[in-house]
Amino acid sequence: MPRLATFNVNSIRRRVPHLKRFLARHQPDLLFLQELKCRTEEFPALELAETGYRLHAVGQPGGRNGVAVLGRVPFEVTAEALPGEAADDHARFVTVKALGGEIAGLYLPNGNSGGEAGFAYKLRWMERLAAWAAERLDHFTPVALLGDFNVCPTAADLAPGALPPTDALVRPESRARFRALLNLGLTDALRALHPAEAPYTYWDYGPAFDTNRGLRIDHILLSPEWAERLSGCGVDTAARAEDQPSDHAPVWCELNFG
DNA sequence: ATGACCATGTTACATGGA
Repeated sequence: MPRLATFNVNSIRRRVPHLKRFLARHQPDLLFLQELKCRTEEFPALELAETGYRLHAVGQPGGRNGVAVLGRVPFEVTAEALPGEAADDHARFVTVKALGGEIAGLYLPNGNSGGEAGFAYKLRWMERLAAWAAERLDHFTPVALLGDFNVCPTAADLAPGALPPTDALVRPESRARFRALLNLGLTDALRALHPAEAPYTYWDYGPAFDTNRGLRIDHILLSPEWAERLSGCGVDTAARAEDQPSDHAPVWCELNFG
């Protein structure tokens, strides 16, 4: 029963204890991290060595972005960047071959900074992501996409009034491209198992968590082979309730193999 | 009823985040 998980840590160097506690609570087989906010060589590999997980970090100078994968099952890193734009040096994407398929960990651009050019970058990035997924689905490769998508897919995926309608996380163009991903044949795992609720995965710092004024922006998307085997999915809100937490909570899913 | 964050880089703010 392999478990996959995603966790936007909002600085890995500030969140090592939280990460260790999450690993102990959930023991995911593969965990994808976002917003490392450090260079690759600054990733706290030594502090995490005791967990026994294999680590692969993709950092970036300047304290922005950054993704990583941790595994206790064998995995092979297949890419450290999203194809489709040679000049794109953001550390937002890592892929591995594992569990008989290919799995992407991603940190999608927020799209609220940099004006319309920044928003266009987000939309282009989503189209490149769809191309990456389509290529694998066309070959019937089992695929999972996990990460911080920075999109609330529907109005049910954020607390009323939590964001203005002009925000890049809820703009129709962003939502249309998220739907385009689903229309390739991917299943939104959390939505599939919890259709009536829409568990949030992010709460702003301050009173938002206590009042449950949150957003659902961290997602796990599964190709049909794995969606059929989806046996559990949830949000680890315990991580968000800890001291000095990330503003995101981890999302996990369990696949019923064999 | 009201108020109200955090992280980085660089050094008292600016920027990004969502």
